[in-house]
Amino acid sequence: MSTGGSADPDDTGCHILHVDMDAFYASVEIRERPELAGLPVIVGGTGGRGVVLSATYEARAFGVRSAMPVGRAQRLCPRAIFVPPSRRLYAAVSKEVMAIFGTVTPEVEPLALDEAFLDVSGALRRLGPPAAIARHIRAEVAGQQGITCSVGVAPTKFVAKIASARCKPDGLLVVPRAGVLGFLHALPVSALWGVGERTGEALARLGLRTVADIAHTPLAALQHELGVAQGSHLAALAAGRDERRVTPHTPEKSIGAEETFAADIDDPERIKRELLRLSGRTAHSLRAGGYAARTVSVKLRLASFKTTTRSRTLAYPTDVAREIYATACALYESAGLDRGAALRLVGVRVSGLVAAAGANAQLTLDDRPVGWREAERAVDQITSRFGSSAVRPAALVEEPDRPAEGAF
DNA sequence: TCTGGGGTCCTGCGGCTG
DNA sequence: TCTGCAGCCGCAGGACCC
Repeated sequence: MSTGGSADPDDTGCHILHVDMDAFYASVEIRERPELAGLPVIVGGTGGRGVVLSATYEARAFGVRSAMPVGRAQRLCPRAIFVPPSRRLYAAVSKEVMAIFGTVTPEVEPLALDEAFLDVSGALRRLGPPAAIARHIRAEVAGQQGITCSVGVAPTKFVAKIASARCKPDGLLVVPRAGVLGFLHALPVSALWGVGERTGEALARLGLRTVADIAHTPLAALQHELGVAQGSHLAALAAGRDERRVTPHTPEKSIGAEETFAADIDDPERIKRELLRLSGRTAHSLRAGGYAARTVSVKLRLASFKTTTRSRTLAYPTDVAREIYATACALYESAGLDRGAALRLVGVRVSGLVAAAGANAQLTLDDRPVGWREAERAVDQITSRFGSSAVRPAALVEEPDRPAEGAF
């Protein structure tokens, strides 16, 4: 193992890099507002029901972590400065960072806005050994974007990912092929990809606390406790086996939108209005990606946090908000919720994606042969030019004499 | 402590079909 | 005609990731 400092580390067999931006959202905010540098900055937490999306290391020193409810973060770090997220800005910075990766190799697989796998096998002759490429990337990101990243270098994706996490922030860690098992086996089971709270509890029931414990457990025992797929998955990872390749273009499988209300809602008409809004966002994303979808799902989270999903597969793929909304409403009404049940979240998601160009979508709904797709495409063009508030369904216009529900 | 929003993958069950 | 079976698909829910 090596932190890849001044001396050249042993990077034998290491052609996978995992690059992970450090406290990405918070770092971007500080880049935009340098007066925040060195302060405990927390991104997220607006609207009363938020969680922490990103926190600077100054805030983390107080115990603040991602996904933590903001109320708790506030108590842990009363001096923290809360900043609302600017998702478009983060997406733009992410695009530029990914472009830097693209100058190194075309084999770039983004995992999220702030991290990606790179297979640098084809860049060794041009740019040098993997550790040197990692140093080059870190310098380019810092120089061009003014933010830092950490890089794990390893023979497999999984080990590279753990390595980048273990050298944060602003670090570089190389795990050579010969050092993989020694590196892995000392880690707690929670370090493995796919082990969260529930799986961690299941492993604890078997008395397994470290990756070495898993590696020394019979496969059958793991499969009995966790299921065939997950048991095999964890056994392979614990043995250092990970055959997954870096795949630059992974097609999306579902697209959706969801929203948690500032206060629980029990009025079915208001809930349907939210379904209309979310259907519009989902359809817009579908069209932007050139997709149509066959299956519509709704997600309903009660005030008690119990979550119910309902889905229906359509006869034809669609990218029309009106059709998605009609299906979402039908699913909501047939979900069997108690009358007046208060919801804290609703979501709309579509799956079974196909290319819109090839989709034999049906344009009509309720026997009206109107070109809804064309109408919605026209709205897309207007909103891309004048903003999302320029045009919206009549039912979403906040006016005292607003038309009846269902108007579009 | 009081839990966002975007996703992926897996499991189990029931219905349909050959 | 009936029954059993296997395979596939749709659906619901859960766990997990960033």
